[in-house]
Amino acid sequence: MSDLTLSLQRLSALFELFAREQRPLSSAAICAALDAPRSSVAALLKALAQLGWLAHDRRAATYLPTAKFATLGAWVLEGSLLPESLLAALQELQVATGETVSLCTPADLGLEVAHVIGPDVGIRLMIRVGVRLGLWGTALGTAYLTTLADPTVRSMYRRSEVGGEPPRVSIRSVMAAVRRAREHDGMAYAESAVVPDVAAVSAPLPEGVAPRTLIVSVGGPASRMRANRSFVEEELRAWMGRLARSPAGFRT
Amino acid sequence: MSDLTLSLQRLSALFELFAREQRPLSSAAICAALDAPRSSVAALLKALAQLGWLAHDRRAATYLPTAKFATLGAWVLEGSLLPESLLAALQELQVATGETVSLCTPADLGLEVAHVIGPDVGIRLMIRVGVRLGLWGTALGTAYLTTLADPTVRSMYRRSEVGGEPPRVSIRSVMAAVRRAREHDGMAYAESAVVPDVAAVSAPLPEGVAPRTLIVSVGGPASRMRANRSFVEEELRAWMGRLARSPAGFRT
DNA sequence: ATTTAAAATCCGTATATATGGACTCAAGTC
DNA sequence: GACTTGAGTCCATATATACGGATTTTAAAT
Repeated sequence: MSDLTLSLQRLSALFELFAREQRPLSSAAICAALDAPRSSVAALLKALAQLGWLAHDRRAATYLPTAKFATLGAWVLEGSLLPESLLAALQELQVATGETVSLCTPADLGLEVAHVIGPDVGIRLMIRVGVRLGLWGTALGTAYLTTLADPTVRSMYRRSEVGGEPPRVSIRSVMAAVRRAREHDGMAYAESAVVPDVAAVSAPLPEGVAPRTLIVSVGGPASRMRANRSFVEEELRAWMGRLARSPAGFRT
Repeated sequence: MSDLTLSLQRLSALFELFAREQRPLSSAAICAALDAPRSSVAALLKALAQLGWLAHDRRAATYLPTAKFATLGAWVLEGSLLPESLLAALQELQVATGETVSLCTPADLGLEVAHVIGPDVGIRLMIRVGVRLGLWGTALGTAYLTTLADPTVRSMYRRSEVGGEPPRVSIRSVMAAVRRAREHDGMAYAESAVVPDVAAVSAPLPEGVAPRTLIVSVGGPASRMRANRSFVEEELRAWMGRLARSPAGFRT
């Protein structure tokens, strides 16, 4: 939890600063925000400008991330990793359930939101692409864990205890939830695990649908989800059945 | 042209590798592609994973840029820097001219494409957001240079000669084109300067429309543009007039 | 459970980077 | 025209990183 190279930390802080400000920033403003010496920041900015990650406006003496930098990562969001057919299918699932449907992918000791589709109007769960969610006690997490071997799960739990945020639930209850989910096609249900008053049903996608492990999740207000739980679960189960049977597109 | 920090070069190479491959890559594959030692790459990957820029799939032992990384730069493309009103206006211009309309912003000794709108069908100029275009001899470049003082232009020309790609046109002809453009509201015309058989009319946007200098450009096949040149120029002139008069949105 | 590749980690050393301070340069003020 | 302010550069040196090789861990195959 510590040997982040110094320069990388600063680099990350720099781009997060820009993401917050969303406007051109002067060298001085950046120094102040990062609490770093002038000369070091100047060298970093110069190097980034040469790389083409930052544009330098000499007149205004400001810097701004370039479109080149933006496009460097943009493909991750474009669904080049998520086949069209899958996105269309997700849309169906959203309409069928009326709740927010999201797709997550493993990211270290957590899951990262890769795609979200929700109703345009009314009360719904909002969630941003890129957000990290916990593995332990969440519907998403449990669904993901069903795809792993028990010893692997235990070892990940141990790494969580040491590495980052300590799990809020015991390994016993995690394993119990995983076993329960395994008996229901990997489907897991949880309330208020990620956000208070939100409940979700999640399940891992059949392998081969996409080049990485994906967890689909249907989430909404806890009261509504509780009332509709069996309906949502049936819709999700049926949807996954269709997905597994379809000749479905995969990519590389 | 040289003191790019070593690690930054490697970082850039890494993300460009991912942008090319657009799929999860193993540590070994990355080592091979970057031609770098295992332990160094391992350290870099580990640090990036801790930062949350790369997701590490322990089972497959692969890495993939995260949505977090993607969103870090995505706002640049979202038009948070380009007011809605301007995007709508660009759309109008596209429809009026029937050609591809693009917006560029200065980036070091060049111009970077920030936004593109073009016809959906038929023969048209294609251009990708993020691409860098030259300043010297292009319609875009000439239009931008009209916004600068002559000595500034000369000094930039000298820096170009030394720094990067040597200009393909003389400073004399550049200055002549700039002077000509200044007499036409900054509008410049050029053929085959960026891409063979492509012609474009460009002009700088009135200040205050956006938080940075922007150059608008109407481009298409040289033959068609040549035939329609005065029509396109009139449309562009009228459009800019409307833009300058409109209460138009600016942001910070 | 045992085996076996591959990946990740560890370590001492060579090398590159970060830092603070002094200097140059340009733009704007009085 | 002298003065002020902020940005960018240059330099010597303390510090952090990159490297290659050996070791340990991991996960999958037997």
